[in-house]
Amino acid sequence: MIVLTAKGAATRERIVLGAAELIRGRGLSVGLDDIRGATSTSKSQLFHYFPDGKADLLLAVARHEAARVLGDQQPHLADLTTWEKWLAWRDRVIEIYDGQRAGCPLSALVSQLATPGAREIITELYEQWHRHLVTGIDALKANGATPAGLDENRAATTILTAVTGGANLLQATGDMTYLETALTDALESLRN
Amino acid sequence: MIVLTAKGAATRERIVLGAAELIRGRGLSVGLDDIRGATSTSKSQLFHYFPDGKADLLLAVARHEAARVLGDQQPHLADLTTWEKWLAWRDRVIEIYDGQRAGCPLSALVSQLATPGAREIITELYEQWHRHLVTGIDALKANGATPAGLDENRAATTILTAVTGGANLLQATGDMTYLETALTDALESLRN
DNA sequence: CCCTTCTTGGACTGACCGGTCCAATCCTAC
DNA sequence: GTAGGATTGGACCGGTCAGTCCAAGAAGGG
Repeated sequence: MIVLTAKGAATRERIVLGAAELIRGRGLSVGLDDIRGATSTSKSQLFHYFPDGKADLLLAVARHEAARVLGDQQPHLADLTTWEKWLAWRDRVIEIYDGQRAGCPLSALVSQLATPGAREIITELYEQWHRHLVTGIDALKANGATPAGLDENRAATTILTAVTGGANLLQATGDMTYLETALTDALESLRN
Repeated sequence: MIVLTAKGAATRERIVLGAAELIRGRGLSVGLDDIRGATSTSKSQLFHYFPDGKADLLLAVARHEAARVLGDQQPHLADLTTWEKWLAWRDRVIEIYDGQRAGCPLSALVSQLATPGAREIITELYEQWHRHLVTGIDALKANGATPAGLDENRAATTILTAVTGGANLLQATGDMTYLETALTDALESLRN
């Protein structure tokens, strides 16, 4: 990595943020010139801060967007200690995906980036997400109101799958029902 | 649509099959020249049988692949009349996705085709799939062994979401656990 | 004040790729 | 067998786009 001054770091960040927003809106089909235009930079800057070119830049965008996915769910995701808070989180998740019907920006990035680096970012995202859910289920368990013999790992996996599957189906069909129903049903297993 | 002789229809099908296989293996990044090479055709043939060019061809491939998705699940999907058959279907689904870790070819197509036509194919696929599941749940209901008050539409939605979410996570992370766990858990709601 | 390093501008290149075109060939109906 | 349409081959075009290059600003330490 090249040594960055404060100014350079700011430019780099401006590029990532601008590119992320552009990709969020138009998916693939964004070229370096689009990014250049949207961020008021020049070609040489793009390659100065991302020496490996577009793949490098997209990877940085993916990292940024992965952090956003979890960040958007806060503070709920970090505090799933009561059933009511689980419901609030569910509502927040539904709200997020309802708002960004265009689709999770990561899906476009992932399909475009077949590199191992991209997969690593995604895997890490899902593992963190899963860990948050497990932590929340454990908290619920400690509070006592969960069914006997509940496996927090299995339950977290099912819940996470419901979210991603629902988001997937929402993006493909434009229908929110899948996400709402599947997520609500998945949470039901925590209750009883 | 242009009038087709038997020969022409065969060529057209050869193109679709070849393109589908190519895309299944290499995702996006397949060009017309790749398809031309893989199917022993010429540029003019591609545009003869698909006058609107690549988009047209990809749409045909998407239709073909959508049919494949359901076809691969037969005969199980059309005969979900007992709990054992549901389990057999589940195993078949897991087997299918385990075998094609590269990912559902439709995901690549969908992200590349933002056209309304593509969305229609996908929506139709999921609606058919959902209908099959509802029919199966109704059969189970008729056989008596389902929990009281089971809503077959909700249950089918949850099951379908588990499958697509699991497939999604499998493709992104390479981990089968999500699909296995989420689908098994979703089916559990039919039982009791 | 100068020298070095970071930073920026933007013209240019070369490859790739979708799409066009025309001519050659095959097939079939009459 | 011949005319007309279907089918095929492949050269060619033009746009797009990632990536290169060089030279000209800031910035700041000595």
